[in-house]
Amino acid sequence: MLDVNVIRADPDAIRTMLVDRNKPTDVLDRFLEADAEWRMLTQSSNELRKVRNAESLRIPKLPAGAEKDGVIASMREIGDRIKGNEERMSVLDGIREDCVLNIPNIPHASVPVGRDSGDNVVVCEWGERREFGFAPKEHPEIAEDLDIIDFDRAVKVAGSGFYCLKGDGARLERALISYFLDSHHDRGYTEVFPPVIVNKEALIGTGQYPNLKDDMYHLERDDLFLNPTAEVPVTNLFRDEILEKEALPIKYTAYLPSFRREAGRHADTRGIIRVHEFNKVEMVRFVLPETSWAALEELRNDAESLIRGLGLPYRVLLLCTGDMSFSCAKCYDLELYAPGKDAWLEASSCSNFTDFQARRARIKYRPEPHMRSEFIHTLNGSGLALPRTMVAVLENYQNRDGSVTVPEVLRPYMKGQEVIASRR
RNA sequence: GCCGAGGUAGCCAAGCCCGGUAUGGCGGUGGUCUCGAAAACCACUGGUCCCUGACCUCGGGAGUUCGAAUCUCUCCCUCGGCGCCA
Repeated sequence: MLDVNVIRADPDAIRTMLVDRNKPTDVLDRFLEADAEWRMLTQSSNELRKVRNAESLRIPKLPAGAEKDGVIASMREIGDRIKGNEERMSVLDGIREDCVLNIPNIPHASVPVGRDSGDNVVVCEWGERREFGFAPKEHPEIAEDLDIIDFDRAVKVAGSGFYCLKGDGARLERALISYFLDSHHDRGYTEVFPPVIVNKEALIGTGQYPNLKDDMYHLERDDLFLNPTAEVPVTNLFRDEILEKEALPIKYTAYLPSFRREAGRHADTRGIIRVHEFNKVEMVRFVLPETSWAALEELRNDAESLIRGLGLPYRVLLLCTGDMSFSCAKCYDLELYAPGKDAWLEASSCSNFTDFQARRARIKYRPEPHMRSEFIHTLNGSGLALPRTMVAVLENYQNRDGSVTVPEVLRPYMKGQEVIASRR
């Protein structure tokens, strides 16, 4: 959520931003119109209230009689006018609220202007693509041959778009999660394990609601949602709090399943690249405003170090204005190379949300004791998303005989196992 | 799910029965005093705005009233007890 004062001060800048983001601008016009009328009515109501407050103090002092009755009658009329104002204002307020919740964050100056993912900028590429000496298989075949992912039976349990890890597949998943969490721990992150289910307030806080509401699982009876990313429960741990300045920065990491309906998506459904439920380890930072840009680079480095540790080739994209998600001011995507599919797979997004989420979730700090509180800045990054990391590991580490070598860094988590081989 | 107690400013409380427009303490900041500090004392310490001032704010919403933290209804949340339960 943007500061309404920023919108009022320079509506043209907001309009340009919406155009850069490839978004309609009518939301801005509706806001400005409703806001102008709202402000007019606010002033009018304030003046009426001023009269009422003054007269209400006089009333008990007046002797019973015609004058008192007259004042009471005119106060009754003023009360009606205030009520009339307020009815209109609550309509306008609803419009204002709706608009402001639907205006995305302002991109940082360093973000390239572009229309869609085709305009993202490759910042760097790391690692050597391996020479196989045979035709590398795609992950569904590898997994099928090793019997480490069961797609068909998972469909019985939950339907298409779900999968069941099995045997060394399940153990590899657990090893990856542990490796990620331990790495973050060593870099000063505190591990948390928040609720998987979140309420609407939390989703508004981080910006998934309302604009992504159709892509989330909704538990209607309790009006709760399955979290689409751990960013939601972790960031909202501090909703409605004023944090001690000394406590910042706060660095949290969490392993948590994430859920996405992926409504209307049908392409590319094979395998585990796009599924309804997936595991992810997330990093979330709560920082002082002046440190957030440096923190974004650190966060990205934290995520990259995991990939390097696994020895997977990857590249870093700087997302353009048209491809960035709603809440972020700047975002890097980390993409792993999958040789079987010969494709880049997004395994991490690292974003600085500046004060956008903090304003929605009301997370503040006090710059000086008893000075007025200010919004902090929030950031988050995946470190990393499990299924796509799994795909990259399987495809990059596959061997001619169909087995998969376990990356060295994961072996301590798999009781020293070096190879995943078929047990059939 | 049932019963009970609660939700007041950064924190803790009072005010509620009996309606008159936010009371105290803690913490904090500044000042007086001091070589300096402590103590003591004084002032300030929720938000918004078109800032000499005004308005708003007592969990949210609605109602009654000239006027609601206070009365009524409703919803939410927290804590405790009981029930159920992996």
